[in-house]
Amino acid sequence: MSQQPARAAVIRDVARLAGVSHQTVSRVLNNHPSVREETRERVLRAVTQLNFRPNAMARGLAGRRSRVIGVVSFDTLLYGPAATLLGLERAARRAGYGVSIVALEQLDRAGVAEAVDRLAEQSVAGVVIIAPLMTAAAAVHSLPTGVPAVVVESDAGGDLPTVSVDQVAGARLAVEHLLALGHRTVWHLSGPQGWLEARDRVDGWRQALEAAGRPVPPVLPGDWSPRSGYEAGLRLAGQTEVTAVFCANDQQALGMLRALHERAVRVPEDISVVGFDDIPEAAFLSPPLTTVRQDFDEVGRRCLAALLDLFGGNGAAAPVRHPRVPPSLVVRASSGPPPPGR
Amino acid sequence: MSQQPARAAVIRDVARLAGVSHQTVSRVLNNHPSVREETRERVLRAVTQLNFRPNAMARGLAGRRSRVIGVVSFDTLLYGPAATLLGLERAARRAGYGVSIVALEQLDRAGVAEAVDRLAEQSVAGVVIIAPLMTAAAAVHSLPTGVPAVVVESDAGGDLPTVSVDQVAGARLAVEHLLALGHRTVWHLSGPQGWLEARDRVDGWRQALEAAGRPVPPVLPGDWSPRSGYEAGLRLAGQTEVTAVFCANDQQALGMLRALHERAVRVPEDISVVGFDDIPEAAFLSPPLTTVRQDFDEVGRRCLAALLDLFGGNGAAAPVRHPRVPPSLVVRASSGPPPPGR
DNA sequence: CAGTCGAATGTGACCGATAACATCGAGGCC
DNA sequence: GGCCTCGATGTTATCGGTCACATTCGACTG
Repeated sequence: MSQQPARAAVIRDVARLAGVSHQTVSRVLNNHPSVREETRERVLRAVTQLNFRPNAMARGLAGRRSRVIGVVSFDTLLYGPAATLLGLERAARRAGYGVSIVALEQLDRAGVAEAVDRLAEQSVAGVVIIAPLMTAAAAVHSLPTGVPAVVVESDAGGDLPTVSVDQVAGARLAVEHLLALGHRTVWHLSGPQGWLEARDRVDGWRQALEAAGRPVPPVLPGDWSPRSGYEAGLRLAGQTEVTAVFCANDQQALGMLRALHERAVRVPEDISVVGFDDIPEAAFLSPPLTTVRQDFDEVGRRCLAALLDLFGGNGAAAPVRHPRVPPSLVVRASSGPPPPGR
Repeated sequence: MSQQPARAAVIRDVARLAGVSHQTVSRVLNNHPSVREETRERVLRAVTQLNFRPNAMARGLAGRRSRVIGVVSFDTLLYGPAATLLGLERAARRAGYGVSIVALEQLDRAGVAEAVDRLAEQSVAGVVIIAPLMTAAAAVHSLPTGVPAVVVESDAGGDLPTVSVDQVAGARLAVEHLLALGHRTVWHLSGPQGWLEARDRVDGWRQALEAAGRPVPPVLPGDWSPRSGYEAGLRLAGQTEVTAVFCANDQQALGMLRALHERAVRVPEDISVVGFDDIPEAAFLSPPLTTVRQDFDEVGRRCLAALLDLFGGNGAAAPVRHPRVPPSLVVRASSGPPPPGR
């Protein structure tokens, strides 16, 4: 047995051992067609024997492309962004790509631009921007570098490919479900100003009500936090005309459930509550929460597909607006028919 | 005005514009001391003018080191891992490092080894392994590559530097707080088998009770989920001798609070509940949750520091066991003195 | 049977940076 | 003044791959 080599094996070591040129080894590594089967096997054997790993930097330098994509994300402690990141990583891994992340401290134009810059410096092949605030969407317009980019949850008229869940449709699903149960109208606890998802969910809610010719109650302002749901819940508990509430996310719905319970308002007998996201906890709340599920894995997959598309030549050719991912309603125990009297 | 260059500027373009050799540009970029002040400024001006960004791959290839660290993580949808990742990214960014992630689908020996391999292929400078299960801790022993590595939350006797929060101390804080309030003993709803944190919190809980000479009730088994907290809560609500419960994480505590509320057990008047983690929701539960806060940012910072230490030469020299990060108790409304009768 | 084609393989340049060594003056010392 | 040192800069090799082109050789064509 020879001693463990001090340095990792390189392509020329493999070539020597297999008795071929380094270029032939390169061909085998890249699945080039014109290599004899026997030669390919000999090379692969040498690769295994030396435990050879191609050096990504040399590869990227020579080929002017890397196998890493960059992700710019904001507030990865929230369920949505975290789940999207996870889905993206999974898809990228399957496609043989690595994932490099930059978390934004704050979502302004300079922040996004700087984050993309930082990733460009790492020579990523492309970037995905998960930055669902309007200010960030604006920043995306003026991306400095020539890096292929895909944006999640932003339809702010950018010229970049966009992947997003159809928030409007999701909100309509929730409202239509409640109307179908017999509720006269549905109240809405919204997400914070400035978030695209929040705006779209308000739109969908309003559209569904107007389409059914129902009165549109004033929007209750929330900020994604359970506390804002709790506070809104305390207020609603006093209003006897309220029979159904659509919360812009599950955490707010969680706070609302607690508030209603505290005030002895029964869910769903007195008031129905519907959330948005289907966080892991949703099924275990009391009562289990009816909510709108977003397929974040699918979002991740589509981001990667869009990016690979971009790599495949048509740089500025077709700024395809990809179809939005359809959300789905998950009916659990927190929604039901309105109380008989109302 | 000249046209925007088709390709990004490289170091020789800068050299030409500044009227120096490319090596001098390199010296300026790397803050080499022996460059005349005037020359340095001229180069920097050219860098700005051409919007030059050094190519990370060329840099890494030539210097045999990259400015990217890899992170292997598991279940980034849980608060702890997500927060640690975020803290690490922040620290890395400040130190001029990028962060590349690989999420594990399942935590076995092969998975961890493969993830590290994948990162090694990306030529990362080092890796941080956030894999707080015992099986993963075992895998860490047999890391294939010669990559500098740091492990989070694992003390399984590996020869790798380890960063972790002192879970035992955290659990003791919680229990001692409850005992100081006058409780005779404290029950414990644990995390899932196989998790190092879960084991350590059980240990700390038991130690605190034994140190005070109190009876040690049987451990209630949980799995981090709110449901397991809910179910345990329903069971405890029937047992009048229980006055205080220490839950191994906040989600379980959340489920328990709900169960107790349903059964008309008042918190903290009848039963005190303490959690672990201090998730963002903890302060907004009803009642606001007393819990043990972990400083995940600090964990991230220390991981990076340990890694930079490793880069700084002493590869296998000193497998320093870094001091554990101290947790802190956050007292809120969910804990109080036991009911008078007991 | 010479000429052509294409599959299989080899040779050398090149990607864009850093490392190692060379060079060239200016100043200090004996 | 010659020699040495050291600061400032330039020249060339090098990292580990891929790309473009050259070469070889057997098969097919007219």
